[in-house]
Amino acid sequence: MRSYHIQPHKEDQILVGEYTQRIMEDPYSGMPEVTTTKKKKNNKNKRRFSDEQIRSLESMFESESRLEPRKKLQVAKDIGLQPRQVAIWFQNKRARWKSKQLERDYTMLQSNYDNLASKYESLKKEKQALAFQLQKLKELVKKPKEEDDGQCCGDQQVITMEGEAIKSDSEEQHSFSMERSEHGLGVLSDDDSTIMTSYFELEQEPTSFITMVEPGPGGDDWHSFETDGLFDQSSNGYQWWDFWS
DNA sequence: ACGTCGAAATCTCTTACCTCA
DNA sequence: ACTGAGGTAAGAGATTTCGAC
Repeated sequence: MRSYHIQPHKEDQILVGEYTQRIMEDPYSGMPEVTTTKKKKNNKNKRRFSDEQIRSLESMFESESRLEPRKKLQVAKDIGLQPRQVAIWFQNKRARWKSKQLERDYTMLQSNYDNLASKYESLKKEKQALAFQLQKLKELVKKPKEEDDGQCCGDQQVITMEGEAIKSDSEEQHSFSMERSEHGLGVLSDDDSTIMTSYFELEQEPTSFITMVEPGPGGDDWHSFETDGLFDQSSNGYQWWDFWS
């Protein structure tokens, strides 16, 4: 925010352009409230509020994003503005805050997405490496079998160096599909894009994130949402890739 | 209990003004 | 001096909320 300011003349704050005044009774205090409506569109006397006024308004907004009528009157009186000006300031402030919040949330979602996409890519590479490894092992298993063909007693298993039994071809396919890599990743089908889509579910439910609201200034829930913790599943020990298992 | 109406509050979009680079 | 961009106070209309009947 640029720091510039013109200290308004007192008259400017009282007579901002040409106003018609409507006097109404405040429902809480019973005090008359002056509501001003502009007659003219060309307002030559528009002035920014003073730093002190802005400070007061900002600190009020910190504690509550909406002012009840009685408080609005008090604040207006305290800082020397019309109640309507205070109301409008809060209105504009809520709009600005919401817009900034949307920007923040977008940035956060973007970075979460990038992060997941990069993990996805590395897992994809790992999967390819494992598939390659599997192929090699199959070949190794196949060769001795061919050599032993007819010599052995129709053995269905081959013993590895670690003493583990590798099952015959007929069972092999199924067996490997149930194995997990060191990261707990099950061997996937070739259609990774389907998995990616179903995990993010962005196409199906684009608005589902938006419903995750969190209170804003003053504890209200009128505004947007926060995405903190959206992907933070460490608290329950759940790993995001467990989705695939 | 339910629907309707009106007033007030709020939201959203827009305009006009001001300042700065 | 002029200009365009960006911030902001305020206008205007739409929508929501709430109390009275």
